[in-house]
Amino acid sequence: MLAQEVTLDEQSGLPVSRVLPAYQQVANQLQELIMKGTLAVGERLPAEGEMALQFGVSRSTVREALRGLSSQSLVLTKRGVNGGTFVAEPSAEHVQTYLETTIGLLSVADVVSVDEILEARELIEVPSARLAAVRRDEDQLQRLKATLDTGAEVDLAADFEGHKDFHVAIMEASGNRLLEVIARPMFSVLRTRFMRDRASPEFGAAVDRDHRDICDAIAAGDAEASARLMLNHLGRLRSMYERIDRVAPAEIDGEAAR
Amino acid sequence: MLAQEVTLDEQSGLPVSRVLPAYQQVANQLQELIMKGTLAVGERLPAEGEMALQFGVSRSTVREALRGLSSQSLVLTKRGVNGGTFVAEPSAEHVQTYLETTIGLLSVADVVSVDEILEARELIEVPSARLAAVRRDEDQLQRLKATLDTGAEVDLAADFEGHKDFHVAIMEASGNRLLEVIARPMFSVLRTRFMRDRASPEFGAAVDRDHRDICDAIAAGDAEASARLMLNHLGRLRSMYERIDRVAPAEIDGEAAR
DNA sequence: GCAAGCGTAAAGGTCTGACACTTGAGGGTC
DNA sequence: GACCCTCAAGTGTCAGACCTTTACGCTTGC
Repeated sequence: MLAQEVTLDEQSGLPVSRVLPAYQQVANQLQELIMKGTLAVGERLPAEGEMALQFGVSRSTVREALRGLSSQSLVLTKRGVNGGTFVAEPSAEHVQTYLETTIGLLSVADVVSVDEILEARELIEVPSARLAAVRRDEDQLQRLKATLDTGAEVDLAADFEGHKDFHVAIMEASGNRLLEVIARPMFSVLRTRFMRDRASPEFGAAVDRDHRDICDAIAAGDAEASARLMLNHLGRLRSMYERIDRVAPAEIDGEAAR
Repeated sequence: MLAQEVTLDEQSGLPVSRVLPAYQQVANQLQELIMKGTLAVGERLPAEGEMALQFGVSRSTVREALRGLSSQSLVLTKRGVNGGTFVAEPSAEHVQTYLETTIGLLSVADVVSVDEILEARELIEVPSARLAAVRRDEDQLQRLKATLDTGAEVDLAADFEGHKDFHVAIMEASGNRLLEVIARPMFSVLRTRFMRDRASPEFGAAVDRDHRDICDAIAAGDAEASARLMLNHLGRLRSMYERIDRVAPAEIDGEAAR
């Protein structure tokens, strides 16, 4: 009976198959319940067998629906006694993980160019530095300083990691978690895409100097200087990424970004 | 045999169950193949039964894995002859849809406050307006103007939709698709959260005036004026959202955002 | 009385094998 | 040559069984 329900695709008049699979319908219904708040965060859904009865489908169908929801981090499942399926608590990490893989794919597929990522990063990080200068508390400042302490080591990969930490620390200090959620995956994508890290030693030194300057400005609470220095810093990074991208156009290269 | 593979959780020493379910392992392996590009976009995976053999698990297990991947828009399945599972082409829409639901959840769960969304919006939209003024082509300008043509009508919901279109058109004209992907879901969340739309008629008129002014500045190619006007405009919106939020604290209210 | 150990049952995880439904392709008919 | 029909590959769905995990509670022993 459930299989008869149809949901026509209203956007396109194209003959897209009109019958949604049962597992999809179940997933949709559950998702709606969760989004509407009918099912509260942390609440336990009925057991799989029970839901199968309620929806009038088999347990396998329910399970397929749940797999979809859980891979979107809408629910999580636990085994054992008192196990079951629970409405997951929304968390920034989930979103970040997802964005990381997705922006990565978009970038590899050339749906967005490296240039666009860098530009977006500038847009977000410059004002973040400004905010951080004003809002950072002592704790955050300490954590920011800690990311600079990697003075003499020259391990390329670890170096990149350290740089990422610096930028993440600033986003944290900006006091806007949404910005962090958005910007963080962008670092990761850039890192993955430029893992080779052909940067010269002098370049690394320049980056370190930039970081120190920015940190000082933030410590001093100088919003404008922080923003200005961050802008310069990102400009430097940008030219490096562009050079690398030109030298080693990796997989894709066909049509250059508009 | 597959069930014996273990993946210990390296981040936390906490006793998180160390055996990943088979469907999870299968999903992980497939995901990796896709991300690495071993499986090209559009390529067809083996039939479910075949994969079951290859992985040494049952077909149901493979299906559960596929459901997870498909709900992340990594693959899509078609039925019938020549049906099967295909590596999905990454698309901005998928990301937007996902972000919309997730940011919505984060907002409802108070992981990010409305204030943070508004602030992030400011950060992204103000520079976007600046970019749009410089980069927009004639086509984009026409589409932007078209969103203004809704002069006399006063349908509240449709009104909001029109406002959204205006802002989306600007993001498009900014020439940075990543910004669009990020900002668009934020509108949607705000819209959903303030569906009631208690805005007074005068307020709507002021918004319309703002939009026209911004549009003019973009048409004139005046980057700084565009940015300035957008900043003012968002400030106006912000104060409205804040007023609404204060008057009708809806579901949540407990601990105010830090 | 309390701590350690064991059993148990609820719930998810996995398997098997069967059948239904969808849909393009190829062949047959007019 | 256009239309229809059949077929087969592959996904969708089901039923029912058994395995595995794990917290709770009972028993046992000190």
